[in-house]
Amino acid sequence: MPPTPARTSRRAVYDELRRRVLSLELPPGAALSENELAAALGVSRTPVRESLILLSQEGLVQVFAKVGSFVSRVDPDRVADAQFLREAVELASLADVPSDPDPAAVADLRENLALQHLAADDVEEFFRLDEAFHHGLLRLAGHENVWPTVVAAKGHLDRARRLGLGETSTQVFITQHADVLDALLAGRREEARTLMQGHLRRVFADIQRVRERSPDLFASNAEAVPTRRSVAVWE
Amino acid sequence: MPPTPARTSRRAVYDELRRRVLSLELPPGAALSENELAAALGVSRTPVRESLILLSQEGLVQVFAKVGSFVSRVDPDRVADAQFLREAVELASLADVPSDPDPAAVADLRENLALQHLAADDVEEFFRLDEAFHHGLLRLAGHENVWPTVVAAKGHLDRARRLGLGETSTQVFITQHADVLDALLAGRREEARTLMQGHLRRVFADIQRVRERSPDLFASNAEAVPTRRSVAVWE
DNA sequence: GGTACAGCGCTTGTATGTAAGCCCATGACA
DNA sequence: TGTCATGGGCTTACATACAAGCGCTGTACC
Repeated sequence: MPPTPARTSRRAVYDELRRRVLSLELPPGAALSENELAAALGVSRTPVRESLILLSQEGLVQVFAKVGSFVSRVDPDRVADAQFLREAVELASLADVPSDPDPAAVADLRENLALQHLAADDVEEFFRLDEAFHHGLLRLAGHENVWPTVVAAKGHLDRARRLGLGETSTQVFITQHADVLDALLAGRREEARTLMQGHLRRVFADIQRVRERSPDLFASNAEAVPTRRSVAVWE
Repeated sequence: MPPTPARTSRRAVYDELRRRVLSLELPPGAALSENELAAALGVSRTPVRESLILLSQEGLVQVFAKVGSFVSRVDPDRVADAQFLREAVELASLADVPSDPDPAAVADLRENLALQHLAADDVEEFFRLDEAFHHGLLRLAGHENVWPTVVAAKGHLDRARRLGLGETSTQVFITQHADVLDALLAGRREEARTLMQGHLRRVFADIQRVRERSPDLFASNAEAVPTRRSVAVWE
């Protein structure tokens, strides 16, 4: 008997819109319209509008009164901020992992690693597993509930990562994941910390290269000029 | 010419509600009603409802479909999560402070410290200065934009702090602030880190004592039982 | 051809109406 | 006295109507 898990219409719209933005299915700069989205999703403007407001608070969309709503361009500053935040949190969490971590949580991580090998070529699935792996590491230290905050802050980082998917083979990341886990479970705290920092920064470095190739998707500075009808996506 | 600074009605309602929740003017457990709030604030239900949705995403209020909306009780787990998050971020930021920090930012911090002495007895003002001080420290490392994320996550922590205002003299905190800044500007990084950690944990320790005195304001576990009409506040 | 201006279409913001459901009080009944 | 059914009043979720304003586009004029 959960309190309010009600599968409300707003929740469905929010989840779907967020997924499409993060997957770049709705590309940075794309114009959104409450009316169009409502019609396409078969709901009224209300749940669509409320979802857009939530996404705008996360920084994933920008709403301009009486002008329009747009998917945010990837902001390099926000990417860097998210990188700093996640690195601070994940490294600090490693220090709080007990010497005898929860066996179930460890088993989940090992299984996740195995699945990563299988999904090495499926980018979408690999990203999902990658997220779960990092979340699982926080769980080892009992900090799993901090993950949602990190997730909410790193939307720009995630989009940049997807853009840079071809830069580094997923095999490299999988090996780094395994190395971090091994060092951690062997009690080599300092090594685990160093490995994790290297892993996170490698991801970050890829983004710089991507930016040179696809400058249109990035917002160079605070010039938030809305471009009407740049792209018509969705269905 | 800012893009969308439009002083919209929703923004005003959101700011006001958030302020009242964090200041405990709207105490944990208080019942909120879209209709009542709308009438009291002289607006329609729409901006009120949208504000409540935003606050619920921050965890400051809980909305139960077709039952009611309530100010969240202070959740000790969330307080601990926020403590971990802010400690991770603020300590990591200290490591990124350059050897020659921006003089203007340093001057702001020194002035802030002076004001803290003057406002030692004005709890509300001291809290404001305390927030600005910690925000300013992040600015020294160029991580000032991470502060909003920390702020959004530490609502429960802030309410708990206000409850524990009498536990420790503000003088103690002011001295700790000054010590951290002195060590940092003198280049004693490790000492600054240790002092900051001690400062943040002292604040946290106070909360435990408060909880024993005012258990009603805390949610012991996940029992999210809505209590109708517990308090009628707001003029 | 070039330029200024007016109007129209689209946008979001706000207000209001409708629907569905939970909680509690009231009253019948054993 | 205790217990169970039922209805009314309240809630939020969603749908719709109205208001206000930006920006493009066509047109008149030079």
